Amino acid sequence: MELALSLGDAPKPFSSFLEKPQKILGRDLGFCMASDGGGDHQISRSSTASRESDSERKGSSDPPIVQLDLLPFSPVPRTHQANPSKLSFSWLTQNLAVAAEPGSTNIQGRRVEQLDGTALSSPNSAASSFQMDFSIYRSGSRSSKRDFDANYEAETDRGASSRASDHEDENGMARKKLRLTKEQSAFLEESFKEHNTLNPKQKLALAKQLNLRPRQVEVWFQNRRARTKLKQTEVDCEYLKRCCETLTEENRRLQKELQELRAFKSSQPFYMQLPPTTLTMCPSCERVATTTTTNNTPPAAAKAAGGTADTTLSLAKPTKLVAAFSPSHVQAPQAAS
DNA sequence: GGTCAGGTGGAAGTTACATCA
DNA sequence: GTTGATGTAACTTCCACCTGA
Repeated sequence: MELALSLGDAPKPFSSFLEKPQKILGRDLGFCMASDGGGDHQISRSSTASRESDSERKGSSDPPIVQLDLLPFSPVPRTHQANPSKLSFSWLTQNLAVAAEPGSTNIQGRRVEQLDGTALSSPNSAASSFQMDFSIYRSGSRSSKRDFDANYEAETDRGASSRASDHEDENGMARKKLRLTKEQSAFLEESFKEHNTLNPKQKLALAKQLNLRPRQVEVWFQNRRARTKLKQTEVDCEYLKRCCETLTEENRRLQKELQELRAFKSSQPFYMQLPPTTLTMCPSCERVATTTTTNNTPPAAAKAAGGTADTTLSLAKPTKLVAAFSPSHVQAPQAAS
């Protein structure tokens, strides 16, 4: 898979970025992930019924702060090439009739070709059709759920296409890792694009269509979500790093500016006997305001000394610190004299 | 209504395997 | 042929939530 990262053109303020937990699982994500408000737990901690509503909620989201585009390297199935924007999901649209059409290019059609050995897309294609018997291998607290999958195995007629791993040991306990075909992966990707979580019905339909076990589909979605989150974390990390660098540079510049001001003050002892001045940032207009205890007039004094406070300050910070000495924040020179 | 046990799905972390340089 | 890195399928554990008794 090839990754292409793209950052949003107009990112939200840094503060809002930090305030909101990153929601990485959006309805329109999958290939294009966006982070905005909401939290993972709000998504994950819900029942099956509410999960469906979650996926609907995800539809309405704010513009992304940081956007990660995951471009699938896998070739798109032929139907997708013909009409890339239109994919037919039987579990979404109930258009299984199209899927079963002879010569059709849906996943199952491709699978049949693969089983015939005429259109293997990769050396792993055969391995991907392995159907392992996990009835012994699997054990644990999820027995009922796994029984469900096992029952599904029994119900679906895959005897012909299922075969045990060539590398299984005598006990059949080896964990044979199969690789999904490009078509299967692409189809799962498209499904993930639609819904990054699956309800049982969707899982079953998808498994049936891809000729996989529901457990495999479930695992694939789990891993896909994990990969999505990991990539998004990397993007977030990069973004925060750049923010940190920017703030560090800003801090360095302000420190330098402060030193210059102090030097200027000490070089003008007569005119610059200023009372303690506090620079405060107005949170609404982002302008710096001064609070002085007396009515001294530093700008006028500075001008009289041959320079202007405005020009001096604007060398370093033209917008904010100049405002601190702008006429709206200090008294007129005449008033002082 | 409150409690508890069982079931379920997801996240996080890990393991194991396949592939490739 | 061997080896280390990498990607990823599959697993384990834990947690939160839901449901029925």
